[in-house]
Amino acid sequence: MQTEPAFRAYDPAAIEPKWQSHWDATKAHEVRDDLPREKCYYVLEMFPYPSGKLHMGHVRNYSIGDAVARYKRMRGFAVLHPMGWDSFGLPAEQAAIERGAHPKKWTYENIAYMRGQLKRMGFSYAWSREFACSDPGYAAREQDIFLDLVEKGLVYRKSSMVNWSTGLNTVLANEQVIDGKCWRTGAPVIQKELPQWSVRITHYAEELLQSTYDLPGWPDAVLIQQRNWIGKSIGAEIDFTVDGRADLKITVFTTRPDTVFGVTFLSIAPEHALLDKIVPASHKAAVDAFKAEVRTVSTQDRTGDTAEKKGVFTGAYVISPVNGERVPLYAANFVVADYGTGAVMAVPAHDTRDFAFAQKYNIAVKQVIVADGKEPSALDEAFTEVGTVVGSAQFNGQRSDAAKVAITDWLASSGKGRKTITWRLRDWGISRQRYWGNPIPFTYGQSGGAVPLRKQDLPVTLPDDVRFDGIGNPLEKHPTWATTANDGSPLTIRTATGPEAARRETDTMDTFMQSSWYFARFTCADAKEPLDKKRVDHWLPVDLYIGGIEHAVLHLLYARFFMKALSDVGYGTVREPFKRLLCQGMVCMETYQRDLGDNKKQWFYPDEVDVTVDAKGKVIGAKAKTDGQPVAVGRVEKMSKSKRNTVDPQSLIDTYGADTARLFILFAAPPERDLEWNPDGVIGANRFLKRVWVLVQENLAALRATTAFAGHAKDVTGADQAVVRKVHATIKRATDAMEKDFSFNTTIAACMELMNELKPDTLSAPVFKLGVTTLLRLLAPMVPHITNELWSDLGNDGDLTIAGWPSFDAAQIDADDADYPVQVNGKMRGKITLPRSLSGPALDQAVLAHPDVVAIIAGRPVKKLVVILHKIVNLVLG
RNA sequence: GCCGGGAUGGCGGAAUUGGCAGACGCAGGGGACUUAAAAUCCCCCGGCCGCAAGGCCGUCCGGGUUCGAUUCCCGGUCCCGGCACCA
Repeated sequence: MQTEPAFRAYDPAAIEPKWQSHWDATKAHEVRDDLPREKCYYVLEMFPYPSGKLHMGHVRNYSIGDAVARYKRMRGFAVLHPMGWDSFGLPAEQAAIERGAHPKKWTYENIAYMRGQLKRMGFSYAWSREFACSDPGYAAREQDIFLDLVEKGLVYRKSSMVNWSTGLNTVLANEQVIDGKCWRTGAPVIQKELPQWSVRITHYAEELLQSTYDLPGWPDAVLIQQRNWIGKSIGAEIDFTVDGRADLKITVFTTRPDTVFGVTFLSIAPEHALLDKIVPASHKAAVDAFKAEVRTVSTQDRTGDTAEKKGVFTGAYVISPVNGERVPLYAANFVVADYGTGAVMAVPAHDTRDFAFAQKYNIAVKQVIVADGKEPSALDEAFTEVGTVVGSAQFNGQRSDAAKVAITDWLASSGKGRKTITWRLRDWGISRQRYWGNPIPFTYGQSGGAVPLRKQDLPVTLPDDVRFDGIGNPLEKHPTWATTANDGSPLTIRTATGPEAARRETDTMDTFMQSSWYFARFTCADAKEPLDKKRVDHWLPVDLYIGGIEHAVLHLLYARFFMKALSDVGYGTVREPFKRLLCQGMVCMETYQRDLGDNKKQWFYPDEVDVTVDAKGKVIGAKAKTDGQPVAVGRVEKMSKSKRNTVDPQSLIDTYGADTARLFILFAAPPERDLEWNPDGVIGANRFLKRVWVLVQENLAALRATTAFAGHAKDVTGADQAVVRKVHATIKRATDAMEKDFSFNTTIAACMELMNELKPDTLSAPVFKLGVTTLLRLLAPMVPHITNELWSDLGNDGDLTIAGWPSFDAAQIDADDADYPVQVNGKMRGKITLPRSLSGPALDQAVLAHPDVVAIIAGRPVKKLVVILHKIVNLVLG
């Protein structure tokens, strides 16, 4: 007779949507703003760009965040866990150009679809706080904040060089310039000077730098990257007068004022403003030719790896302020106009690059620092270390690091130089010549000056009736938008002589602006004003922020800057946005490829190849199914469509359910590490969930009929006692992982171990129930659907959030006896068991008296006995 | 070039503070159930030697500290990420 299971099968497609509807209907994950802060927790994942559908990187990011959010709720915290959309940006305009879809329509359709996917994953967001950056409400309030920044002097307009596509008539980002050509049209990209709106992030350079030493919850890698990016450099400016032109001086910036007596030439940026005034007629042609040559090369090629260090003698000489020596002035391609002063004093003896340049152009090398106790001698390479100063007048004999200060002070006292700090960090240019962004709330009168809008004239909203042909900025080409006020009348500004016709700024803001304060808006998404100071101060800083490390110096630096600026314009007192930062690794997968020559590769989807393995299961080759010919098993690389190594989360959910997807992704690797996708591993995760399901369903009646064991491990014996101890040990491991390093992989491993010991045949019903209920509670943050379903099947009323995270008793973890591995001279030789309570000399005696130990010693003299309590015994024998 | 991170079985990974290396999972091998397959369950699973008991080797490589090193120190190799003529 056919044996039908007496219970229903595990069917994620049925139970998962059921719980998701329940959470929606009961608004289970909304949170109050008025509870004591110490009972509150704000966990946030980087919000997505609504590109169309979730990718596996999102699933990983949000699975990690959701596990933390649900864990904290189980611990009784009021958890703020919001979600929104980083919805301005270029892909929407690309879609408009390529498919004729309006950016707004395309964006909001994508949002609707992806919101559905997030809900189908069971992520516990406070959906009432959701917004998209392109929502009029958010964009308008950002304009409001922008005007506050203008008021505070943190916004200005200046001309700067940009990559300009001659094909698209628009500015391109550096990464959109390929081989000096436009990525889309292939048209030449030129360097063009354009007025750009900039935000004064450099105003906060020092605070941004110093605070990195006060962010213990951030990974060092990110902090170090930010410090390097900010690039504080302490040195001196030194003035060199132009020979024969007492009215002109060239100021250099150097971090090595101690080597100033060794200067044998100066290098200056080809774009330097003074150059034209200095170059004599005899050298004008050569210098102009060099300038033209430099200009044709894109910045990246000029400063790239392979770029040759080149220069040209300008025909001019400068006079050293320290010894009156006359040294030549070179224009050099490696000197950057907008760093330092755009001119460098060259000391070939003590700078590697200057040394190479001097060799190439046959310029003198003058050594002014020697290794301690050595004499100057001909140099094969630059000596860049600290040493003793020579050839430097009254500074001879000093240590070179001390001479830095002494020489700077001496120069300062005579007005020829000064101590200076330079920064690598530049102000943030936010102008983008694009439609799908937040308009910059400025206008231009007929006289040309830029005038900020008044707050009552906000918001500036994007017109819907725009055409996308891929050329230029649709806002600029719109017939009326730029000249029409919000009430439909012609746009004017007030001047001393009365109203004057005006035209709107048609540039929109960099989308990093929106992501710089969205986390603050989540605390008060319903506020009329841009930010509700009280709630901002209540919730911020975010307790845990989770996202990819690729944002280490862009988004994460901008957001830190914005928080300080927001505070300075009155939106709260918090100056750092994120208390703890978790950077998750990439999601990767094996690739299959065939080299077609010419640097071209053909990539294969995993289901297009057959993989062969050897007797141990090691992959030894692969063949294409279509032609049976070999394909190379490529490296494990970040999932990308071009390499055909992606897995669509939706198909995963459809096949195995959200819980399996979440469990696998949390189990396969710790959060910070790259995760290698493994389809077999997914099956394994699913198998584990099924086993949990069957374990409960098979024993449902017995489980419902009893209450979980609540006594002490010492009250029971045998398998019961072992399981009670295991329960406490597992809770401890899981709790430590959640609190310390979010190592969900080991938490899941511990849960698997616990389940492997839950044998209903050998356990009393109460202990079995303790094991099962503990297992469900520990797994609940990671796989909320199946655990809540089973919890409910066990006859519980409330869900697992209410049931709470279990607590452990450390005293019940360890057995009465302790195992001591026995080593001889550091090599394993046996194992003995002794009472855990033994310690000190009594323990030593018990060890030596143990028959196994006596046998191991075999009469040899014990030179030393090492006994580490509850850990190990090591006998040092002669 | 500079800065940062990493290297552990066939694979992903574990190992608390210097104390039994390889937890847990995947793959692989063997078995049970089945007419058969799938699913499920049980056993084995770092390498070498050995019938076995057991022994030797083993955490990228070479040294060192220590009773004891995957862990700490010194030197090197390779891989990944970031920055880069930044004066």
